[in-house]
Amino acid sequence: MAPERARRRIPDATVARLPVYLRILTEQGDEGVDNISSERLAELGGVNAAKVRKDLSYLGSYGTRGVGYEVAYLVYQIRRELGLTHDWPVVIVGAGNLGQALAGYGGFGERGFPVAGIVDIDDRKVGSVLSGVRVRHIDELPQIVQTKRVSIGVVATPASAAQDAADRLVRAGVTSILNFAPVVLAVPRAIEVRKVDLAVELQILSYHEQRRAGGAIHAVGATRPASA
Amino acid sequence: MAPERARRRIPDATVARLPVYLRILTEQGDEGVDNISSERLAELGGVNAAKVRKDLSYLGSYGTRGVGYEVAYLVYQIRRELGLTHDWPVVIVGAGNLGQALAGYGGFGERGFPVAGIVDIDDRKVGSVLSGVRVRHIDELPQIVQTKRVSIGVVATPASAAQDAADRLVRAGVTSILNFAPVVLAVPRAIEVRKVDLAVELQILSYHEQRRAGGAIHAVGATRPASA
DNA sequence: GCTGCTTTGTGAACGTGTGCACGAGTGCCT
DNA sequence: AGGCACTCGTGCACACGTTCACAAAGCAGC
Repeated sequence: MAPERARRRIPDATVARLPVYLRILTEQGDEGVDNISSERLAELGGVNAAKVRKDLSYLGSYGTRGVGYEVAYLVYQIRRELGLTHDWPVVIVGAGNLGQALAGYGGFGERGFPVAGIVDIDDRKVGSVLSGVRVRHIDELPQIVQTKRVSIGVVATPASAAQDAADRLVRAGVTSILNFAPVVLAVPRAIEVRKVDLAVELQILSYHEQRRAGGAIHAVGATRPASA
Repeated sequence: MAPERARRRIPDATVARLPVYLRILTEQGDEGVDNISSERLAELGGVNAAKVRKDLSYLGSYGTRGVGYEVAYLVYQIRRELGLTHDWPVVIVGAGNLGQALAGYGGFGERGFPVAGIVDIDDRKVGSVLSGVRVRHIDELPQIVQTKRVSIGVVATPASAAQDAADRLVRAGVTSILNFAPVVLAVPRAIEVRKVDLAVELQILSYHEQRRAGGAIHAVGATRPASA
C-alpha cells in the first residue's frame, strides 16, 4: 500500500552485499527452496543475521515474521534495486591477457553483462576473434558505445595506457568504468569508477602473512639515510 | 631512538591503501623524485591529504615537517610493513580462462608474487604450458606447496569446484587464499581469505547506473505473489 | 639567531557501519 | 480461541574510519 515509496539511499556497504545475497538466493531458488530465514541467508553468505535483516530492510519490508523471506520475491526486489531487470552491455578496452580472459569468461553474459565489443589500439590484435567476439580498433569505440547503448566500460590495458583508455571511454559516452589497471584514473566527477587491482589484493594477504610470521624480526638494519 | 617499537595494529582500511602509496612512490622514485609531500601523494592517489598523513603515521614518524617524506625511505618502510622484503610465491588452482590469464599476466612476478605453479583437476589441461609455467595435476599441490614454500593460493576455478580447491589448498598448508570464484569459501578461522568477484563489481556499477537513470520508473508491476 | 613559510603528526568532531537486544507480528498446534 | 515458538524490523550503543584544524617542528633567507 505504498505505491510512491520514498527513494531512500542505500548504504554503500549494503549495495556491495546485495549481489552476494542475490547469487545465494538464486541458487537456493534453483534448488527448490521457497522460503529462507535471515539466519540461513547469513550463514550461506558468511555474515551476521542482523546485518542481513538490516540490509534487506533498505529495500522495504519484504519479509514475513515467524517465516522468513520468500526467495522468488526477494530475488525480484534485489534485481530491481540493482538495476538488473535488463542487460547492461559492456565494452572492454584492451585485448591482452586479461581482456581476452574477460571476454572468454562466460560469467559476464550469464549475469546480465554481455560483451558488446572489445577494442585494442594495436593493429596486430584487431580482427582476431576471441570466443565469438571480434577485436576492433579503439577508434571504433564511440560507434560501439552509441549503437549498442553501452554505459559500462572495462579498462583492461597496461597501466601506461589506462588513462588514455578511460578518456576515450568517457568521450564515447560511457558513465561507469571498471578499472583493472594499477592506476588511479582521473575522470569527471559524474563518472563512477571501481578499481580491481590484483597486486593490491596479494599485498594485503602478504601483510597478514608477514604479521603471522612474527613481523618485527626483519626490522634490523633499517638504514635511515640521513640519520643524525 | 625506538629500537623496540610497539607492534601497533594497522587498520584494515590503511593496509588496503598502503599498496597504492607504494606503487606511486616507486613510480615517483623512478622519475627522480626524492621528496614528496602528503598533499602531492594524496593528489596522485586520489585521496585526502590528512588521510595520507594518518595512514603513514601508523608506520612511524618518518616525515620531515616543512619538507615532506623521503621517497626511498618511505618505500622501504612500506615494503617492510607489508612483508614485501622477500618474494611470496603463489600457486594457482584452475587453468581455465582466468587461471591462464593470471599466469600470463607478468605483473604478479614483477611485484613479488612469482607463480610457483598452476594446477588443474582436468587431465586434458595437465602438461600444457602457459607462458613458461607447466600445468600440473592438482594431486601434486601438496608437493608444490612444500618444496616451493608457498603460503598464498589463488582459486581460479568455476564456482562448483571452488570449495574443493580451497580445501585442498588448506590441507596442503597454504594460509592465505585469493578467491576469484563467486562463492563464499568455508575455511578454518586462521586462514585469511580475500575475494575478488567481477560480477559483483559490475552489479555495483549497475546499481549506480540504474539510480542515475531515475530509478523508480521501473517499479510498476511489482506482483507480490501472496498479496492480500 | 630570528622571522616567516611550509608541512607533518595528531587530538577531536563527525559520519558510517556493525551487532545486540527486544518489541511486534505471524503461523501452528491444541 | 488461546498459547507458543519462531523470525522480522529496528532503536541503540559501540567500533571503525574520515576529515578538520592546529600546535609543533623544520628550513631558508637575512
